[in-house]
Amino acid sequence: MTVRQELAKLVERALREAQEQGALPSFPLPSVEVTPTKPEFGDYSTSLPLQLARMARMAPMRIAEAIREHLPPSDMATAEVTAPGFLNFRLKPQWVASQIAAIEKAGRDWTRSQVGEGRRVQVEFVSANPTGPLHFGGARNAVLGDTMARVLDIVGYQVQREYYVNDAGTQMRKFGESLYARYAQLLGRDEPMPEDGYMGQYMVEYARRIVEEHGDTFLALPREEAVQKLTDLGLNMVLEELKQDLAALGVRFDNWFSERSLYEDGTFERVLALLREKGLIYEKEGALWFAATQVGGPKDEVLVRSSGEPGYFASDIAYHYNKFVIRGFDWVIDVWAVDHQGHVPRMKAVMKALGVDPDRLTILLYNLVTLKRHGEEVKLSKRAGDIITLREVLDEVGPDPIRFMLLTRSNTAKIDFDLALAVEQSQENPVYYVQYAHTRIAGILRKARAEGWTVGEEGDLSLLTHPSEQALLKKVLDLPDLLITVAERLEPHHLTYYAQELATHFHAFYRDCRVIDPEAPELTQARLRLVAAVKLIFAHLLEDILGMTAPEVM
RNA sequence: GCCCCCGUAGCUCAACCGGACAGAGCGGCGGACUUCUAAUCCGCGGGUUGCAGGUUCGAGUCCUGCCGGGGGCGCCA
Repeated sequence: MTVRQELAKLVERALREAQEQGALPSFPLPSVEVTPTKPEFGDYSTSLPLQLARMARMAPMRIAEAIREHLPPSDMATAEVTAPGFLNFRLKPQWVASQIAAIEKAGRDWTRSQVGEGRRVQVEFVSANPTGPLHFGGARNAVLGDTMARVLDIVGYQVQREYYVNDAGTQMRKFGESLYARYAQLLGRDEPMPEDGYMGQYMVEYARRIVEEHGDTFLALPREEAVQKLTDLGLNMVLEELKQDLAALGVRFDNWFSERSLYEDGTFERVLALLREKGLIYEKEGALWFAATQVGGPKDEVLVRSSGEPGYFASDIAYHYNKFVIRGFDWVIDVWAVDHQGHVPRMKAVMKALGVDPDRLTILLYNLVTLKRHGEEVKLSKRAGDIITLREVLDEVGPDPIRFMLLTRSNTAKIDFDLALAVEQSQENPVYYVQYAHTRIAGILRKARAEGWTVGEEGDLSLLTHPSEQALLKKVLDLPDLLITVAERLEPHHLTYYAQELATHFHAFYRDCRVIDPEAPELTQARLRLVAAVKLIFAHLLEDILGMTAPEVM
């Protein structure tokens, strides 16, 4: 159980006890929120007495006192009451130090909690059209979704990461036509690119590879058939690239879900029939419409165009039917860029139409990224159809700064990503600041082992009473709770702020407390346990949570 | 026109979903390395939280209205 959970439980018990003994009037027990506070007030605090004043019809200070007096004895924390009615907790130094043993025992599982209760959640993210390399803008989506999946797993959800492959529809058709044109052109035939085709140089590269592997065999086929074959070949190449690029960013998926499969396995028809049964489908001007307004949507939507082609929205309905009804996820998180916000109310309407509680679907919206270099915006050359790809930025700055920088802003904030700054090894770049803390610990442990110290169980943790030692440990102790907050609010940016704060506390400890001191062997042993535990936390935070590297040497 | 997001220190942003005196980093100035790595640390300044009301014990946070910026309102995705 986390620190905040433990303290909240103590307060709840005290409330119940105080009520039973008549020190407080009876009222329904509220949910207790305990949050970190400033050092001058202690370590954790709750304003519950202030909130209860009205309902209990008592002065907040008296309520606070009543709670404090009925707190069960605890070796974890002491409590005190301050005006105008806060209940503050101060962790006991011995308890704080003793938690090192818990970290040693649990290892990287130490941060795990059970708030997810094993519920099955799907995080669907990136899902960019598989028509070419991933644009750098997609990196934010990838990092957000991936980090949230990591956090949700840690707090006790059963997580599935999914990429929705838009391998049906008009964009795919254009992709195939474009590829066919490039392929034919390479073989000397004067084939025009389709209107609004994919003009990027990479299309020529795909075509070249197909020529290398298959020669001109597709030119002999009927055009339609050739386009279909090239579409499939091209799609596979794109997916292969996407997987590699995302893997280089530290992002992996459990499932790549094919849009086309929704049509091939009859899901689409089934959902259409279902909506028809409910009277939510009608025909107008040759198109098939979804009566979204009948289920709370802002306006009706076209499902099947008058051309007979289903739109993306039709697929999305079938897709979400598959997620909730067929696969039965308890909770689904779709990660979308903010320019898709207009789609949110539509999807909520879809949920109602399908008879699924709309709260089971969360749309995580995030703001856009603009790429800069030395403060100047990097212009994309639209004419050539070339874009700044994730791969290019990966090659230039590496995955660590990308991941960290894209998590330093709240989801609603825009991000200026400066290529020059990302690799700059300066104070302005927090990536190295955090990694350096890990490296410093590695250095200490290297030196200690070289000098014959053992890093293990024999250190006496009760010696760790220095304010800098305590402050560092207390910061560590907040991580499990922070992960819960991040999961509840889907706000992973708190993690990078935390990482910086943890590094700051370590650097302060480093300044104040020398670890290896032959004059004080017992203290040295204790501090070696401390820094080894903190190193584990840094590695866990950097590698398992933020998906970065934790270097031994810098 | 309607809907959504944002407006906080010179700059970039936080503020744990209504709590205590609004915090970091960067930039500016001045200091600290014969030490377990100075990619670090210490000190100094800096604010009418866009404006005006409202809700209450208490508002950067919630409500209303304005101002300013971005996004969305398609048989595109």
